[in-house]
Amino acid sequence: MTARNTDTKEEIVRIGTALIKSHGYNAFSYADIAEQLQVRNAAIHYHFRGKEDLLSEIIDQYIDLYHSLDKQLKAVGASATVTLEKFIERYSCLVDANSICIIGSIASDYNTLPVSVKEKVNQLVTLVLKLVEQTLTAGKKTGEFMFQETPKTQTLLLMTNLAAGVQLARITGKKDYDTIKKAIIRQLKGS
Amino acid sequence: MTARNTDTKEEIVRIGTALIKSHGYNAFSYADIAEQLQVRNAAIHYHFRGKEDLLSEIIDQYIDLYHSLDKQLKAVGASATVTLEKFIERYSCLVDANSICIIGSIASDYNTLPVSVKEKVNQLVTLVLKLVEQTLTAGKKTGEFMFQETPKTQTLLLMTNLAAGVQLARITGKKDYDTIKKAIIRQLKGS
DNA sequence: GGGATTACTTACTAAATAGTAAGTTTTATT
DNA sequence: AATAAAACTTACTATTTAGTAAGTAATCCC
Repeated sequence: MTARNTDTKEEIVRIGTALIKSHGYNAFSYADIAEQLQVRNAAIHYHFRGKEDLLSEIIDQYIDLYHSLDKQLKAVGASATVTLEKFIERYSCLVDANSICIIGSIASDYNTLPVSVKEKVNQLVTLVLKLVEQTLTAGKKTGEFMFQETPKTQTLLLMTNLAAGVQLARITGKKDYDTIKKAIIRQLKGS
Repeated sequence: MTARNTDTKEEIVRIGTALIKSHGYNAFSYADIAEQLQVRNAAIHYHFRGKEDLLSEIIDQYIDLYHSLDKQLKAVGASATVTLEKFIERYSCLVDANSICIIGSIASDYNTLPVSVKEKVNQLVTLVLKLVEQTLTAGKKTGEFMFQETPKTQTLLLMTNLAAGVQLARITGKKDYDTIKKAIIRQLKGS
């Protein structure tokens, strides 16, 4: 053998994540990852016993990502506006990549997952909702945002607009997503 | 053989539809339908050459369903409020059945579908958006609804709230869906 | 009532998928 | 330098999946 790759595990997670967001969890196999990574099927099994273990790790990394994103934005004292912009930007990127958000993708396959993974998905969703709610609450306090609903309700409305907006964009095109995005911002910034 | 079933084809469509909404398109096989229907695998192939043909028929039936639903509601002169209520009710039922809307489910697997099916999905989505927009426009005219956005934008916001609301309910529970549903109605009915 | 058609079944195949066991090479440890 | 551990590969198995070909029973048509 020529050279051994120390970050094969990370690559597997990266490719697996991309496949879930572009094709769906139940639409890819270890063979797809193996082909892209130029390794044998068994190499994936070495790092992750089964597909569900890989999914579990992927969700864990998303939880970590949102934790550090939050930490970082708080560290630099980012405003609610900037924080929300960064958040929305993530969804806009998904549209450009012809992908959907991982939570929306997993929601479709949710009933095929073991309880342990379902619980982790719940943790991730709860975390994201909490962070967005904090941002909306903070933004209302500073006068950056205005809305009538409770922060929790406004968070649910915002999140569902974005998540399904990305899904819709796949089918009807980017324009619909952009319309949704602008409306969200317009409404929060006050009419 | 004992007796032949004249509506096997309809049953296949019914079970296939249910499977897509509960487990996702790429998570079920002909064997799952065959087992539920108590027929052999080849019987499904007799009615639908392949899985994509079945999906195509399922989407066709949804298009027909929305056309006749629209026709029927217009025939009885249903108000915009009643029309929208009927529409929202469909989503509430999905939540109770631990299912998601077929469009949301297919959106996850969208990139694995042949172009012919993608086009049909587009037709279905376009139809639903059109019908909801008509309802919102009519409701605004009669004073039943009030909203600042254009009917098209308001339709996109409403639809994404519902579609992703159903998906979210699967993960975090029905309460979040109910919150979204109430907020949608409250906002349309004017604050 | 004979032939065609419909709606299947039985029986098979080819490929994909998930997974394991055992061996090999590289790197790290002492 | 020897040993252990890490990161694989080769080679295999069992199951699922998609699909086909040929046959059969019931019903339709004239």
